[in-house]
Amino acid sequence: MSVQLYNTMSRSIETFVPAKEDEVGLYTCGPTVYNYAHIGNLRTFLFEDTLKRVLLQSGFTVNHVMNITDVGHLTGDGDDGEDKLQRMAKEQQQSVWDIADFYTTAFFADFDALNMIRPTIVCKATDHIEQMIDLIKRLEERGHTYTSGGNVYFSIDSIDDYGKLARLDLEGMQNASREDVEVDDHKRNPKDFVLWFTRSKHGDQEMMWPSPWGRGFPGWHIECSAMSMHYLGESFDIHCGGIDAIPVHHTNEIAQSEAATGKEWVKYWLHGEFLLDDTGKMSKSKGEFLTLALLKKHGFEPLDYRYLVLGAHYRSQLRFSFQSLKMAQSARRRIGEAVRSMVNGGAQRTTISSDAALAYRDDFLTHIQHDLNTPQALAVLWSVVKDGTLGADERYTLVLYFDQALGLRLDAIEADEEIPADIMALFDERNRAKAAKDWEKSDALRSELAQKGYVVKDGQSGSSIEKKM
RNA sequence: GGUGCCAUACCCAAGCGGCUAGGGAAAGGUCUGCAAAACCUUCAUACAUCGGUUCGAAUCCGAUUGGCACCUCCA
Repeated sequence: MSVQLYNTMSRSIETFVPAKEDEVGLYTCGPTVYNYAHIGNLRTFLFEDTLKRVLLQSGFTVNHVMNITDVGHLTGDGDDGEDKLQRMAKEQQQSVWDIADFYTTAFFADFDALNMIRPTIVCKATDHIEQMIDLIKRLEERGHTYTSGGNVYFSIDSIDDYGKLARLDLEGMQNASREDVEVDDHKRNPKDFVLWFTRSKHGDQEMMWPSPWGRGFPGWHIECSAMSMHYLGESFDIHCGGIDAIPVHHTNEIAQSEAATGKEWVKYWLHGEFLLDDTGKMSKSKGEFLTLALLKKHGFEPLDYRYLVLGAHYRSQLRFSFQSLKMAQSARRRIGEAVRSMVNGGAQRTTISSDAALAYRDDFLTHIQHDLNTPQALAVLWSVVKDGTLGADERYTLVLYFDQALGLRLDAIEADEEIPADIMALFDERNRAKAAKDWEKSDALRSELAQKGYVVKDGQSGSSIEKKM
């Protein structure tokens, strides 16, 4: 079986074939660490994690590189805007380096809580200024740059396929269509972009480095090109990001990368759709935004959010609401309960051999490998969980196998612990009251046990007690 | 102005030319002193509207309506 992926470049689903036989070079656009990640950001990382898990499950080795953008770039003010990190640093009265460190740590806390597999290499922009400068030099040597008003620009007219990823209609586009964008008069073509800044209208930045063009800082797009090529080579397999990156960020990355090397840079481009809130797109700039911490405050676990995200295809917009998160939570709990009862029953990992089990496995793989159809994959998981005709060991084994791709930590579910003696004493007392038909006392003891976190279940063959999940 | 995406039951959401999505909620039932849990049953001859193509369309084409995103902050 093979992995099929939707490639934004071709706008179609293609069979994935890596350049090297078994090893995949994967670059995912990382966070800009000037604030907490909101759950919309996290959705994209979850999609990328699912991609990686499916590649691993399909037998590939994945060399995964993710950047940390710790140079702040622009606030939305054109190419001459204030640095986001800088602004936050000012607000918090800390250095930009402290801000970057703090939010990097916070980011990985969320990353781990959502059970995402850490990248092979995490690289900070500020550690790779040299590689960026080298790349700009190469572009300069090949005649793709010009200097104007103190900044080094990439000239999009120096290449003939600018905008191929986004299929931009350069003639029909409005420049500076948003009101908050200022036109930069130093540009020869309005779509040109800055490779290196030496001048900002906000004055000197805390983060500045010497360069052949003067002391300054890199443009927004150069870091991903420089670092991905540094770690994965001048051509590699997959580059991912949010859908918003297509028209500008990835378009410019492709322009400068391919202009520098003369080669095709990336073979497969994958983009995750946005998570929306009631008002439309989530934004950090609006001030208040949804974070994982906020979901926890509402009584949800990070994996509830993971389940919610898996319930929709990564290329569909998903409108977030606490109601749908609640639905995800209920569903995930029931899966957890089912797995726990398998474990309590002594289910063991085994080798899948029955026809029915093999059919389920194939079904799952077919869906998950077909452009990461996680909703359909979940449906297969449910079928297995509910299929009483399958042996317990095979059922359990399948569930764990599916979870390699889904990442719901079903493998961490353990058998119930032994009930402590004092709880057992109360339980026995309650059983005696029940036997004596002293309903009042019996019910009181049941609620007392419930308060202590234990559920009493009255069955046909007597009562049982277990710890509440 | 340009580019792209989407409209499926009470809610979330797959499917992308013929054959069952799935989950949540709800209702009824089994069990029970009562609960809880679990299990069983019910829950669209549906797929925004109108045309067209086809033996056959939610799935393809066209038009219409409504919604969303992007066009130098953004995942």
